[in-house]
Amino acid sequence: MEQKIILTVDVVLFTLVEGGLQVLLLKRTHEPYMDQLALPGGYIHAETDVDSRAGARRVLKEKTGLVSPYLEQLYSFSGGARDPRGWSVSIAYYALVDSTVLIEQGPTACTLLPVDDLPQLPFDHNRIIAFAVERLRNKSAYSALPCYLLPPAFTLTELQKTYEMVIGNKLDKSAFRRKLNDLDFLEPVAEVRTGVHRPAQLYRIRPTRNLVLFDRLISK
Amino acid sequence: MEQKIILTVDVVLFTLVEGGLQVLLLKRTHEPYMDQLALPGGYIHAETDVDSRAGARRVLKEKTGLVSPYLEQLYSFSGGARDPRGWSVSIAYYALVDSTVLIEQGPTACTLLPVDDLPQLPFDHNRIIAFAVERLRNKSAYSALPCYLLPPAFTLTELQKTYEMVIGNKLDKSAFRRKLNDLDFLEPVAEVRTGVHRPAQLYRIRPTRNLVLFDRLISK
DNA sequence: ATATTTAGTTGCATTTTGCCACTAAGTAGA
DNA sequence: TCTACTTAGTGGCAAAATGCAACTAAATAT
Repeated sequence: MEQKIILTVDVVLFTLVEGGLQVLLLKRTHEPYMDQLALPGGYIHAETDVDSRAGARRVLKEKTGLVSPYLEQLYSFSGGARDPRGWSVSIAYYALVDSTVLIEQGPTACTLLPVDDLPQLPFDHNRIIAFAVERLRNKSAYSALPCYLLPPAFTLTELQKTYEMVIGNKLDKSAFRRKLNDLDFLEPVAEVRTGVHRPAQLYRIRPTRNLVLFDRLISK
Repeated sequence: MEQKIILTVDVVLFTLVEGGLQVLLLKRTHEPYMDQLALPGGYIHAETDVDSRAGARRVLKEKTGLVSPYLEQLYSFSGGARDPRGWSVSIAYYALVDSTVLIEQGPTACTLLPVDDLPQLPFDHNRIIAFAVERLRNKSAYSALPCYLLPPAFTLTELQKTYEMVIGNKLDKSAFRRKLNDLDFLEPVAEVRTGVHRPAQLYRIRPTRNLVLFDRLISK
């Protein structure tokens, strides 16, 4: 007893600009909801996608040209009400990307909108985005996740500002640096960022497969 | 362009006995892998299940007779290699239940096996269980999750032992109680547990919708 | 009464954190 | 080149949180 169930993947791609956290939306090229802004998504290709993660990566690449340094399965949204075509499942992923890469290598016709001020979107995409924002905010408070919103090398002040924008409160510079030092997941690179004032040491994430997790939330 | 993709839900039901964390397995009643031990699972019923969570709840109820106080979506496992019938998706859930309820109300023909010593199981069920164990262990270290492995009212010593068995290290009694006191998510009930020695106050989780999360891991 | 066992609390040294002031290294302008 | 300014980065210390151990409390059994 099997049923005709629609299976798609959707990707919530985040980036950070001066105004705050943004999500990438594209004009839909097919029915339903043709021409409306929505999350990049598409059908699973059973012949070519080894699993849903590969499908999400492919969809992101095909629709935006981007390869994200961080792609994680978010949740599977399902039910008979979320898609007019019938009972459906969307395996949703979220991805983080540096805004300069997005602007340089991203699609020409994409829209970046602030996550806290979105229009009404098709399907349950508002719910998916809200879910992804919550996950990103929660996980950022106890992990190295915000690093992936920055270019490969960044200064500690840039990283602190990124944490502050994502988790939504100010952090103390000295406590922040002490924590980074204890956690020891960053290493200096042989460059500094020069500006009009004192140059700042650049750092990168130590090459490691997994996301670094903390043993407590960063709060102040 | 749609494909014939198999969609199922599987449920990893945990309980805690003296020997440690156990997972419930059932003899499969259908092909493939008929008569082999596997996770309780089944097809989504698009006509009756409002979403995959309802499907998981229904499958658990139908196959084991149990209603869990805690049911959470774990992950969606997918690909062409995990099921001999073809490209498939399993939306996996995990659930926690008190062992006395399981023994009294659970199915007559079920098997409880320790999570650290499982035989080879069909599909990718070993992987699903490993994933669920990891989630449970990680999340237990910063949440009230282990409470759901106990009956509705329990003593603080019982709760401490539960945390210790799940996260795998000894905790200090006074630090543990201080933390519970600060977090304030338990309330005493009007009963004590009497044994051969000093009676112990019974507590329950304060009625709240959501799982209580801590701001740091409990470690010692 | 006393020994024993488990429940539950209290005190204190140690560690971690939040806060603030300080030094360092650059630019710009007088 | 001296001074003011800005951002980078560090150091010191009071306050808070934690780990550890000893203590009291309430039951049973002999």
